[in-house]
Amino acid sequence: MPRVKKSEATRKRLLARALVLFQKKGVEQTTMRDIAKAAGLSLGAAYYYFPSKDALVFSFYEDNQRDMEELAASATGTLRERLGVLFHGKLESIRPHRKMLAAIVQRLVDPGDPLSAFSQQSRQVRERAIAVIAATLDIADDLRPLAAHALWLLMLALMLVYINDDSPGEKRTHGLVDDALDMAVPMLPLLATPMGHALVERVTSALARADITLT
Amino acid sequence: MPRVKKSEATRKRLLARALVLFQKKGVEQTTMRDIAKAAGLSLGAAYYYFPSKDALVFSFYEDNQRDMEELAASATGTLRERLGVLFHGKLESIRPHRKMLAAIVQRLVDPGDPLSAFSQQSRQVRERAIAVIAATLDIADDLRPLAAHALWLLMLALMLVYINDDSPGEKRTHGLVDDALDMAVPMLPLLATPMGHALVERVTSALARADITLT
DNA sequence: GCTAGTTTTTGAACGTGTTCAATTACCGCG
DNA sequence: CGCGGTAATTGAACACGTTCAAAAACTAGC
Repeated sequence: MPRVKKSEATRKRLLARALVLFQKKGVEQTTMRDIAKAAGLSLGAAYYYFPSKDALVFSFYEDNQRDMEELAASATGTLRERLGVLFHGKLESIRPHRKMLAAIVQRLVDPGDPLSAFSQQSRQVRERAIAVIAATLDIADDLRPLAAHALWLLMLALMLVYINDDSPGEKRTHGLVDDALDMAVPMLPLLATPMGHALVERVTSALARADITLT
Repeated sequence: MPRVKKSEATRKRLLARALVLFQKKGVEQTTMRDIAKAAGLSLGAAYYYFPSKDALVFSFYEDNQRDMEELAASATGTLRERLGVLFHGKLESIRPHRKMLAAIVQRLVDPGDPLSAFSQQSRQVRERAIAVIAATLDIADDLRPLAAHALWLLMLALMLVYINDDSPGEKRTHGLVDDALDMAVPMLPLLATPMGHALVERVTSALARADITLT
């Protein structure tokens, strides 16, 4: 087996074992030593493949984001229906790994140092998540960035609620998804009114003055 | 010196030394060993007074929250002016300790385990911060919880922006404070219209169905 | 002043994330 | 097939947050 393939297989095995342990014991209670052992590697080898424990957690989320992109691409129906598919699907996809969400959300909102590779990676995944939402929105181009960012923040908030949702089938959070989308989606056409445009322009320029650009 | 006074003085000295070091080196680069040494104590003694490094960080924020309560009590003028005093004052008060903000914000949004003392402490501080904003708002009782929570989320977002603001006098973030309040405050009276009341009722009941109560 | 009880202090030790020099294994080329 | 170069692997060691048993210090009551 050529090296590239073997190393890729090893990396995948490591991640897979980590996910099983994170699911079983939680991220904090799972040690890198546990993970290396479960993958049949030494501790140092685990660090050869992933620079940190946090990188393992985040790698899962990057993969999950890819799944969301496919899900969004295949969703059909009204905007409300497509957003519903996306939001509910996101929660379902993450369900077995809810214990990792706290760590993930914290990473996503971490202001970090803008120059660090660490932060740039987070930003990249964040931007891709926002791009998926933006691609789902069929509204005017100038309105889309702000609306997509707002919906992404809603998604984050919902994930935070999901973490501690112990209702059967997490129906509380899923119900909140529906309620929130039922409120948010009818507001989107209001953004296309002159007043809506003015509001968006005002928010966007305030952010721009603070050097914050929504792409 | 009676014990209570001496131990209180020791605790204060420890916190003061920690804050100096956090300011100089950042929270992560500052070790508990550094802090203990700077306070003239052993490492174990430092842990006698504060249960964790994080607790030191958070203790500062609790004290800062108390200062905000006094500031809010003394603010006068229009609602916009009072909120401005509160928001700008918050940023100014935290300015020398911006390096600590990332850790603080993460703690404030951490979903944690609802049963843990750790989470309950965070929630308490969060609720006090929200209560200060609520006390500043002169609007109908049924509208106040939601508006206060929204403004508190705005404050959090502004703190995240503040962390990486390298403009002179952090004028970018302060400018954003003014822009944001200039947009938000005129919306508050709109909440008192029948349509506003209906919206607030709808949001509040959606949250209630998800077991989230805004107090 | 002595004693018992409590608080404060200490420093060795532990567990965990991480690092890194050395070794082993692998691959491609001549 | 042998060799050089590179990738993968190892395990000891380090730093840091945290813990805890033992010792020291202090206070109040007799």
